Amino acid sequence: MTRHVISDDALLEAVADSSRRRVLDLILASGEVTPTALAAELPFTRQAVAKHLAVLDRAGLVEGRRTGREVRYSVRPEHLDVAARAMARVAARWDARLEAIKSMAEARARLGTTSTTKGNHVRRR
Amino acid sequence: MTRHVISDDALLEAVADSSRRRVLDLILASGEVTPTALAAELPFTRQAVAKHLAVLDRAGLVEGRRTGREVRYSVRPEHLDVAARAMARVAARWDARLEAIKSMAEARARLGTTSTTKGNHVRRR
DNA sequence: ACGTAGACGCAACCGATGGTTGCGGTACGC
DNA sequence: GCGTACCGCAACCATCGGTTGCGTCTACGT
Repeated sequence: MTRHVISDDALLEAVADSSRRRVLDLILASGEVTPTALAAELPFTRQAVAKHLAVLDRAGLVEGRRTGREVRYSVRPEHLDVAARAMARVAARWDARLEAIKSMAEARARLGTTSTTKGNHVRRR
Repeated sequence: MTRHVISDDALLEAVADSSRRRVLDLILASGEVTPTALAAELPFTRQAVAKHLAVLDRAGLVEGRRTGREVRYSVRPEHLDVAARAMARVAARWDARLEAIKSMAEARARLGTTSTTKGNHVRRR
C-alpha cells in the first residue's frame, strides 16, 4: 500500500507550483508519459520537467516505471485522492475563516473602529 | 475601490507559501496588527514578516495604515473573498479531474493491466 | 555488428525568493 | 534630551525553478 503520509502542507507545497500543476495535468491527460514527451508540450525543458517529476514522486503523487531507455510516469490515484481531499479541506477552511472575517469586519465597521480588542487565542507554531 | 485584478494563479502563488498563510491567519485572528507583533508570534524575524506583508499587500489581500511609528496591517475582506472563491474553484477542478482518473484506473484494473492503451497524446517514437 | 540518434541522469550555473543579520532613521515615553 | 522600540533599507545566504552542457545507455537502421 505504500502508505506515504502526505501532510496538507507538503501537498500544498507540491501542488502550489503552477508548473507542477501543469505537469500533473498532462500526466493525467496522457495516462503514462515520458519526461521528454511532457517537455515537448510544455514551455520548459526536459530537465525542469524531470525535477518536477522528482518532486511529485517524492510527494507520492506520481510514479515512474523504467521501460527500456525511457521512463513512463503515471499518477497514483489513491494518493491523488488524498491530495484532492486536502485541497478541498484547505479551501473549506479558508472559506470558513473568510466568513468569520467578513462578519467581523462588518460588525467593526458598524461600531466604528473598536480598537482591535480581540486578543483571543494566539497559537504559536 | 482599487479594483486589483487577482488571477487564480497570482492568488495561489500568494497563498501557496505556508509562512504567508500563517501570517494571514494571524492577521485574521488579530484584526489589526503590526509586523513586530506578528513576528513575535512567528518562528521568523520581523523582516521576513515584512516581506510577506509586502507580497500580500501587492496581492491586495491586506493593507497597512501607518499610525505614528507603527504600521497596522489588516486584511481586505473583499479581496480575500475573491481569493477564497478561487481556491474553491481550483479545488473543485481537482476533484473533477480526480474523479475521472479514479474511474479510469478502476476500469483498467478491472480489465487486468491493459497495456496503457490511451495514446490520445503525442506518443513519439 | 556497428554507428548514430534518442532518452535519461548528473552537474554547473543563473535569477528569484524566503530568510537572516546589521544599521540607520524616526516617533514615543520619560 | 535620551533611550527605546518600531520601522525601512541593504547585504548576505540557502533553496528552488529553470537552463545549458555533457556523459551514458538503449534502441534502431543499415
